[in-house]
Amino acid sequence: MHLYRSEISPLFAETFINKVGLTESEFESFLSGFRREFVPRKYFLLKAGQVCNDHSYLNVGSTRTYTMDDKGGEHILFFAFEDWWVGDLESLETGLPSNLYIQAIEDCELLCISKMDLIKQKACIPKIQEWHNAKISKTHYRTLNRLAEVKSQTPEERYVNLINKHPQIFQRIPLQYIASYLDIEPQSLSRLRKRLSEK
Amino acid sequence: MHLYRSEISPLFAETFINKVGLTESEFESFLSGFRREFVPRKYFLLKAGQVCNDHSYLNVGSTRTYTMDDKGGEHILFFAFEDWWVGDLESLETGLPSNLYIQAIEDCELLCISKMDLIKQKACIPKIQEWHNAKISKTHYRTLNRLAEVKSQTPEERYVNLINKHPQIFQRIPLQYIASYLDIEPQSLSRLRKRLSEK
DNA sequence: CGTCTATTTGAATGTACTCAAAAGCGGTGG
DNA sequence: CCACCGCTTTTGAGTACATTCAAATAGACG
Repeated sequence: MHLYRSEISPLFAETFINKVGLTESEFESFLSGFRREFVPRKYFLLKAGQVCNDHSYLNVGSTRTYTMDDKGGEHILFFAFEDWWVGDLESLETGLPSNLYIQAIEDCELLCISKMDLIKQKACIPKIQEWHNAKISKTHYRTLNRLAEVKSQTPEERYVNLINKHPQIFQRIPLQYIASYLDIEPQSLSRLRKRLSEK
Repeated sequence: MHLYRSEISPLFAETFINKVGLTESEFESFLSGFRREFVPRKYFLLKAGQVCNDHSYLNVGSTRTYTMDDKGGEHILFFAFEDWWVGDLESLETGLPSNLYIQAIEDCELLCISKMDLIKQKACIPKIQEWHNAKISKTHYRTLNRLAEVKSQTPEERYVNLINKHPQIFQRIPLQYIASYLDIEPQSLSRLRKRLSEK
């Protein structure tokens, strides 16, 4: 059950030692709270109705987090890639069932820490507590920014922004998912791309 | 400059003493960090480009927080009423200029604490630190929920939800602002209301 | 090569938008 | 108290844009 350094992304150690400022022994203790999990493409890390029990570091792979409307339509809120954290923070904190689906787009390798272990680590290592709070803040700012974008930009503007900010996404994420993220139908995205490429 | 108990909303004291669990002396200390401010209707608490220096408790009144697009269109992200906190947490934390406008809809009376004083209070009183972290979390959950709503619901569904959840809003907020909050034009909201009332 | 899925294209539809004007409402001053 | 002014809300007409339904093409994988 113990994780070796070779099994984790170099960025993981780098972040917690250099940025968060953990000592070697604190880092070892923190790491001991994690277990490794593999989730194949198309499988779910979380489904609406379930309680989220883990906070997970995405070591390898990509995921999409989405909600489902009454008619079964899926609406992608965000993607995640290597070195992102995935999970439903609200469900994790409150213990209430999630409204979110989190699905692996590519095969995923995760480092998971349970709610209980995370609480323990936060209690023992104040820097982890600070790190977690800072993470929630930043996540919040990103979400607020996304809300502002969805409200104030046209589909074309959202598309151009995405391609400018994250061109790599198009190498890994099917267009239908990108369409959902941009809040348009796949057909509309296809036409939009055609229009732009003709210029 | 000192605030008297009679000058603050009973809920303010109630929250910090009963819910946050401050002692009387901690509460007195916390309160001493605040100053009172009045912002008349239509005036701004914050404009895009400015750095947010205060976290403010809305004692009396209502505000709207919005972004502006390239063409000058306003997009309301949320309203605030009595006993809500207003400000741009991101700008407050990072010290970077805000992208948000916060405007008084009704005459407002605020209890403001500066960034510096808030930091001091958080450092002196751990419960304030906890309270502030919990506040950011909850704000985040609300924002995420709103993002999901904007993406997955029709204008009609959003309107019906709003009227069910916050019917009082319609007593205090002009319809044009509610339209912006729902992400539709005022004319469309008017037609939507007519359609629904004919059933 | 064949099957399954993703993407593109086409045609018709619908819904919210824009522009424009009228009606309603509130406040002010004569 | 009423007349006027400014602002909000409603109504009307026409338009634009993304959507829907349907089908064709392209790509991926066994």
